Amino acid sequence: MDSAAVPAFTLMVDCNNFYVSCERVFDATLARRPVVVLSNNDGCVIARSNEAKALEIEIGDPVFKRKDFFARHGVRILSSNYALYGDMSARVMQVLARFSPDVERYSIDEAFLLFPARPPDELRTLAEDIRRTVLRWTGIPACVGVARTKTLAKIANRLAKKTPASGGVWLLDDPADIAARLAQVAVDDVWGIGRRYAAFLRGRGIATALQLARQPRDWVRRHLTIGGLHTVMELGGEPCIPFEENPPPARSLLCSRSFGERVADLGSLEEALSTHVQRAAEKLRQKGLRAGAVQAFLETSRFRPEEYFAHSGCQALAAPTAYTPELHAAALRILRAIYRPGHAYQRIGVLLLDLVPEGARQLTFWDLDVEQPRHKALMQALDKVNATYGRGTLVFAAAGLGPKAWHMRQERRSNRYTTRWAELPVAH
DNA sequence: TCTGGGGTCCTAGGACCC
DNA sequence: TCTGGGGTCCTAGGACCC
Repeated sequence: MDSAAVPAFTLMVDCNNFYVSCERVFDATLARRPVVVLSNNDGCVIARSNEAKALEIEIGDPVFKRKDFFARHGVRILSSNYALYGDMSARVMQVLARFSPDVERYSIDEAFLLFPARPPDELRTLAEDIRRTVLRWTGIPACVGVARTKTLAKIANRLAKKTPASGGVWLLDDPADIAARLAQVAVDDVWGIGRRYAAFLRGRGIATALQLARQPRDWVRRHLTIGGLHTVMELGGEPCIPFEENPPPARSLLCSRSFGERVADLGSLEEALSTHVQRAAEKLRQKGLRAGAVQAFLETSRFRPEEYFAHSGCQALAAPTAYTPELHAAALRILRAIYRPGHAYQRIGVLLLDLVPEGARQLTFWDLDVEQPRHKALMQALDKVNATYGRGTLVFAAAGLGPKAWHMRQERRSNRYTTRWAELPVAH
């Protein structure tokens, strides 16, 4: 990107308390009270309403430690409902696409929009318009940060969120003003600076975004690698993190879950892994990809470091495939090789690697492993049934039938309001 | 008793080759 | 007395993001 020749502004749109906001759109009783959304397995808090934040409930707080506290303060507790959040996300993105042809969907609740340079007043008006329209059309509140680089736009967004008087919009443009603001932003809150780097920087007396922006570049490059250098340059107003309108195809795909209860026996592990492989294969086909390699892994709880045990194995496939039985066979072979009895496992999963687009398949020398039309037809039929009647209508018997101890807990999930058709219970 | 899941990128170091 | 140097590929691990 040649930023000198084409001055441009990045608008960073970030939905407020996204998961909670989605739930509130469909349940008015959640308004104006503390609400938290839990992780898979109902394990810990992953989203909070402002009222919950005011109670100093933190992301990652384990539910079992705060149960009494939640009850005392009338906190509404919800299991996560990704079908709903994914659908609401798509609606928000559709609204954004009306404002600019250049939209980068950065995460489920965030997007960058690119605009040619224009006067500050106009930018502010535009940002306010976007915010208002998203709220009106989807019911989701959002904040908009505007600046010349993604990293500064992220900071502007944060300022908008933290400053009620901002009206949800913040523009960072004037250099002196930027410096003054960066001096008030903790280095931990800079996009690209995580826990480890923040601790490292603080140990060297670098505590604010402004101090970081003023470090010598070779020093930053040496200690924070190339990514850290880009962050520092962007804090200085030089765009160097590219705008990615069309994200490159996925390189890997992972499906894993923690168990509802600890699992020790190979049979249950096989069932769980089998379930994950089926989901992974389905996602793979949805994206029009094939996997060239399979990795399986299992681990005990990280919260018991003394007993922690983790193991994984990888296997290359003869040819890239999206055929569930083949992926399944590979994953189970790996599991049997890495399984060790005598551990209380907490989590298992499968990672599909070396993904290639469906069309880009190479013939193998023997021409034996080339996908057979029958396989493809079978997978299409399988996906169609599951899409129509709900995931899990057709499953491979290896995944086990009926409720299992290892299934994750999800006791407080809201209805899948927007995608309910696919989730209706099926009479078997 | 009870603590998420799904990604990307970068680097160092070893293997291997010429 | 004396043991090159450089390139590439792969992997594991560590950092980051949401």
